[in-house]
Amino acid sequence: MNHKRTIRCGDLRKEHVGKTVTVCGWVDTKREMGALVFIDLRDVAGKVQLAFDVEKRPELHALAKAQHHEYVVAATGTVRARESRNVNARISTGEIEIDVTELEHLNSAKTPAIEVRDDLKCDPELRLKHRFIDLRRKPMQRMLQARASVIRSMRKTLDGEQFTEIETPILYKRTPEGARDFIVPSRAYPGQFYALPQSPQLFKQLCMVAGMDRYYQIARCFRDEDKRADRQPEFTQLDVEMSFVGKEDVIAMMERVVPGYVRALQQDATFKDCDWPVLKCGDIQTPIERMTYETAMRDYSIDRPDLRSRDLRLTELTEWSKTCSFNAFKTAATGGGLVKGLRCPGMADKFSRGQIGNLERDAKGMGAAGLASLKVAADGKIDAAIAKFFPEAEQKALIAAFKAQPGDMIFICAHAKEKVVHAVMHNLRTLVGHQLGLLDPNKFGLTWIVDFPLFEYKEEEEKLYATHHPFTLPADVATVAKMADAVRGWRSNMIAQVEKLKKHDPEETAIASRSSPRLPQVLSVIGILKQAGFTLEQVLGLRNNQYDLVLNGTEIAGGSIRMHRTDWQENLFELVGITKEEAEKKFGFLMNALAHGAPPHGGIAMGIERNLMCYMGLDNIQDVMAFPKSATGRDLMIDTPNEVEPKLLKELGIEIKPVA
RNA sequence: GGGGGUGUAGCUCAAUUGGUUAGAGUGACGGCCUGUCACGCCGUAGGUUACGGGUUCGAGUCCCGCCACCCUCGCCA
Repeated sequence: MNHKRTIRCGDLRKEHVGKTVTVCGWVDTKREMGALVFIDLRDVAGKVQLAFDVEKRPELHALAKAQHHEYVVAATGTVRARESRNVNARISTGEIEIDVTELEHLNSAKTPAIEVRDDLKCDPELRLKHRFIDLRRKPMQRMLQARASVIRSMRKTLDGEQFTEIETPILYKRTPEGARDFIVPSRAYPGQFYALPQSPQLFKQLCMVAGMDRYYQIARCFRDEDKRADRQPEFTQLDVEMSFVGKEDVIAMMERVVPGYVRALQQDATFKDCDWPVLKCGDIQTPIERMTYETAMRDYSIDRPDLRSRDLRLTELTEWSKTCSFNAFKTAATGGGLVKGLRCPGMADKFSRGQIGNLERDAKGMGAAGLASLKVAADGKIDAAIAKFFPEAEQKALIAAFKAQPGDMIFICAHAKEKVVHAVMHNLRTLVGHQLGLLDPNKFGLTWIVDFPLFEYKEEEEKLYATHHPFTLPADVATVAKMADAVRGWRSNMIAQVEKLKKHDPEETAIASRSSPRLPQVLSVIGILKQAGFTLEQVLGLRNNQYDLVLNGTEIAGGSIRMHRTDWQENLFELVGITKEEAEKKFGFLMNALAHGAPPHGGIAMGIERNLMCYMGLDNIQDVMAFPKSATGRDLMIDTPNEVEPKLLKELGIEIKPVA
């Protein structure tokens, strides 16, 4: 290359008129007019028009004619103002052009499979296959720059608050809980495997134990689950952990990070031509709103409500249903279930028979027996297929419960399983929100969700699970300790009884069976707690120190204060049924670390891609990553995963068999 | 793993009820053109209708299988 670039194509302006410049880039379009040739030369900053005149410089004119789409050239020439009738108002360099005096052909190019144009519409497969061409497009380049800008701002904020960026291992260890791990065979230890981390959770806690005080990392995470529009096998988190802090400190820290990168995007001149929602939303107001998990579930039936449709709140009818005349509602309510409804203001005529049919079908798909739909007629009476099941007084009560007006539409769902009702109502609320035009992509509804339940109860298994993860600090450590003690007490008592029996009747106890009348009955943790005087409500009423940040119905960050004492940690393991042996095997290194003077600590992790999607108004995660995989987890450009040489497999002691 | 959608020229799409030689736009290539800017005009090339079977006198179209991509449920913090 003989020419040294002096300025980027897209940076040229009127003020450069008269200057001699050298630009480099790709031939975007070429227009031949016989004696005149124009080339739009493109680089990362934009496009500029190169002009060639056969009468002035015939050889250059010929060389220009020989350039084609996506050829790479360097051009030196004088910047000149265009005559007013030739100004192109649609591009930022449209007031000038370069009168080229030297042109260097740097490389040729095959005709690309996809066009390099902003509004490209084509098969997504082609974009992934030819990603390096796709990334030449301005929207893609701006996206990559925005991503960099957001990360730069995150680093800037945290670097200014005495955080240390620390890298944690990619070759990690398989964890049976949670998502499926990607595993990596070890050559040095045939038959043994590393796993890629689902997140650096335990390592960042170890950093705190190590006394690093404040850690962050732009961390790659790996999860081998089926993909979705908002999911990829590898993705990036801003991972943060802090020592000697409580919930408020972590939240306050994030309330500096989030407005920081939103402002960074808004102030960056690179993005002034972009039409991302984030550029129009103004400053993020702090403190960010907070909502308890209970409120979110009560009003929105989801722990990540979309606040843009916050006026569409759900109404619970469970108590009322217990005594109502409609059996479907009554049995659900009295059977420990849930009855909830949604009032859609003024929408009585907005749903076609077919749409209501679709809603019912969706509801049934989620396990509901049906979805009741009621119109409030002009006379204030209920106009619905199920109206006949309700006497007039009950109809009035229903309308009062919803504060319904004539012309409103009401949907009600009842089911013995709360989960089903929540799923149906959340789905419905999203749909109605769309129909009412409330889900404006240019608006941002940001809220913290706090006071999550400590446990989730899976009835089928009679088992408790930690809601967030088992390292989250309970809000009420003392009660958890009492519960754990009860379980431990019961267990040691049982062991003692069995030992006693063994002495008398070794044969019978060898068959440790539930049915033996002489053996103590094996109880679930919940069973034990009930026996010890704790109610299920009490157990499920326990809260933790988790906090999620929710943006427009998407969880964009989540974290918690952790347990820093082994006894607290052991108590929790006890209640979620993780035995000492299991805990030792899976998290032994953490337990050991906690036992060596772990400071109180907590943190948060924020999904970079999900943030970008929300702020840029995109709905596919592939559009905010440089080199994403397909929805089936393949990289279509480099074509992986693929087979490896038999020799390598042999070295690893691996033999490939058909998957069962 | 289940369900749905898509697959025709390099790209975006069309092709009537199963019926002649599978068309158009765009891009590519060649020619003409002194102010274009998605330039315009003229011409040329370009097809294993994803792939494999089947039904039929005849299949882009119907049936079965299979592959890829996208969406979705399950799964997933």
